[in-house]
This record gives sequence, C-alpha cells and structure tokens, in this order.
Amino acid sequence: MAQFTKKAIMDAFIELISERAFDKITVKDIVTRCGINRNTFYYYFEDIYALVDEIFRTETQKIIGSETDYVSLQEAFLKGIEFAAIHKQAIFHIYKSISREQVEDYLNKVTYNNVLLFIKKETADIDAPEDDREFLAKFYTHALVGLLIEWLGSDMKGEPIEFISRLGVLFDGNIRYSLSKKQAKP
Amino acid sequence: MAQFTKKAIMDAFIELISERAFDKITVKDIVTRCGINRNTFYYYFEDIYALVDEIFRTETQKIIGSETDYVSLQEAFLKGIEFAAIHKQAIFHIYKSISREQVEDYLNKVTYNNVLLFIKKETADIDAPEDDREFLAKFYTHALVGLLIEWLGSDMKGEPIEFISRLGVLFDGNIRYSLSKKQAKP
DNA sequence: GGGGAGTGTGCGAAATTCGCACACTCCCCG
DNA sequence: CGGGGAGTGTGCGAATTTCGCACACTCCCC
Repeated sequence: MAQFTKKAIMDAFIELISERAFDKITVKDIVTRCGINRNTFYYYFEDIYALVDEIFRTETQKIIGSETDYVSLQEAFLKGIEFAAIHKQAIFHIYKSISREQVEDYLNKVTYNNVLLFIKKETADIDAPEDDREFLAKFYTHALVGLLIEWLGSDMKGEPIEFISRLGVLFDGNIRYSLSKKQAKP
Repeated sequence: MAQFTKKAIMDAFIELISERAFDKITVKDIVTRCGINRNTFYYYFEDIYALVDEIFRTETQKIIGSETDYVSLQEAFLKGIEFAAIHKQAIFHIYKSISREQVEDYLNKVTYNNVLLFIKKETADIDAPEDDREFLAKFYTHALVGLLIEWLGSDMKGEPIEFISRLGVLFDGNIRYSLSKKQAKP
C-alpha cells in the first residue's frame, strides 16, 4: 500500500518528458523505463492523460501544501522561477505539446496561493474584508502568471533573477497601500 | 516484481544511518520512515544485518560493475574519496557502530577492482603474467585502503584533494616500472 | 488493404503487502 | 526480584498489487 510503483511511474514520465515531446512518449516507454508490466500502469492510471493530470496535481500540492514561509513575495517567486528554470525542458515540452491550459492553470493555482498567503501576512493589521484581499491576490496573480507565460513562450530567455528584481518595485509598499486606500473610502 | 519497496527500505536505512548510530535504529524506525508494514521488511530481509549486508553488496556492485573508464588512478580515487566525503556521516556511523570489518572489506573490494583495471590498461603492452598484475594490484590496494582507514579513524580530517595529490608521485611511472623490472629478471 | 505499433480491457494466477497474534529477549525501574 | 515496556522474529490468512496472456480497436504507413 505504499505505492512506490505509482511514484516510479510518475518519475519515469517526468524523466521522459524532459527528454522528448509528449507525442513521442508511449505507455510502453514509461513501463519499460521503470521495469514494470504495462497493465500495472493501467492499474494506477486510466490513461497517459490521467498520469499527467496526477503529476500536476501532486506537484501543485507540494508547493501549495508546503505553507512555505517566505520573507518576501519576490523571494517566493524566485524560488518558483528557479524551479521552472531547472525543469525547463520538462515544462517546455508539456507546455508546447500537451496542455498549455494545464500549465497555466498550474501556475495560476500555485501563484495565487502564494500571493494570497503573502498578502494576508503583510496586511494582518489592516481591517479589510477577505474579499478585498482575494481580489488583490487575483490581480497580482494574473499579472505575474501573464509574465511567466510570456517567459515560457519566449523559450525562457533571460535570467530568473533579473525577472524578479524588476518585480520588486511593483510590490514594495503597493499592497498595503492598495488595501488601506480602499478601506479609507467610506 | 520491480521491488521498489526493497529499494525504499534500503534508502530509508541509508538515511537513518546518516542521522544516528546503528544501535539507535530499529526495524520499526525503518518501516515507519517508508510507510510500510513491519512484516514487509522481514519479507525482504532476514534481519537488519542482512539489510546492511545487501546495501554493502549493491553499493559495491554499483562501483565495481560500472566499469568506469577513468583516465588516471588518482582521478578514480578522488571520485571514491569524494563519495566518502559526501556520505561521511553514514560511513562513519557504520564504521564505528556496526562493522569495521565490513567497511574495510567494502573498501578493499572496490579499491582492488579499480586498481587492477587501471594496471591492466596501463600495462597492456607489457608481456607479464596475470599473477604479477594481481600481486601489484594487491600491493597498491593495501597501501591505499590502509590510508583510507586511517583517514576514517581520524574523523576524516583534511581535504580529499590533498590526500589524492600526495598519491600522485607514488603512481606515476612506478607501476610500469615494477612490472617490467620483474619481467627483465629471467 | 495489410501489417506494425500503440491503446485499453478482461481475466486468473502469482507475488507482494498487510494485520494480527504469539513467543522470546533485553533492560529498566520499583 | 518481578513486572512491564520495547524490540525482535515467525506464522498464518486475507487483501492488495503485479503480472502474463489474449483480444478488440485505432492509426498510420507502405
């Protein structure tokens, strides 16, 4: 019940997708790589898409569920972009050949969660409704993910660190200001 | 039949032994760490000593079986000692609390194999009996392993690279000389 | 239009993993 | 000294997982 096999299948796919495009990967390739029976694959996954789905879900969970306590949002994003840079090939292959939608959805979820967490921490002392924080988080999420997607589209040119430093000026002070300004209205 | 579980058990032990001494590690610790039933452990291993044994055997095989094609013997040993430095804690705990014999045996086998391989390559053109090459390999193996054991005993003080560079002068030219000298006798 | 490669499914058999129970040792503590 | 707790190793049978084999189906290429 420890399902090491399931993990092995997922790892094998992650390996393969960083080597070649999705349409060049068969179920047989996957099971051969981890030395198991083809039927065992189908025991765990309905098909190869279900596998990709599960990988996205668990990878997202790894980040969302980790409750990482970053000092700044920039730092958090740097980590994220570094991760993206390391898995450049894999992300690129998935993005190009499987599901742009899924990649965007993944980035949105992960980003939104981190942004919201950060905003809540930064503005804990300001008495504003939750809705406002969530709206603010959505705003920044779309901005960031949009930039990330562009970065993906341009074959990830440029260093992550530069990308991040440019974001700096947009964040510092802005979030607190946005929230308290709305609050001052009535 | 892919036995991912067995590997997980071995990995868990390697993790644990790098954290604390052998006599502080129970079977329960191991199975808890990889989330399996205690009986599953006994399905694969007779006891914890059999596990250690197997780990030594497979780790040895990884190196011996890899037929690594090093340019020089020094380079090969540097790799080995770097490996030892990385797994410092684990090797140290095993060496101190389980089986000095097993560690020495492990080092001897791995070292002998690498040395013999190197000697054969270096002296392929010299017409000497295999016995002579094997004797020469044993000689150098004991010398090197002795130094390694001393290094282990002294808590692995000093940088691996220094250790290796000192060996350099002992090797260059010496091996060919030793073998051809014997050959010139009759 | 036939063959090769890949997919997805349906078995039953084999292998693996699990939970539970038991006997045994060791060691600590009152 | 005696009991209790923690760890070990074993013996099941049940549950789960993995495998091998067979089959129907699609797609594509020659």
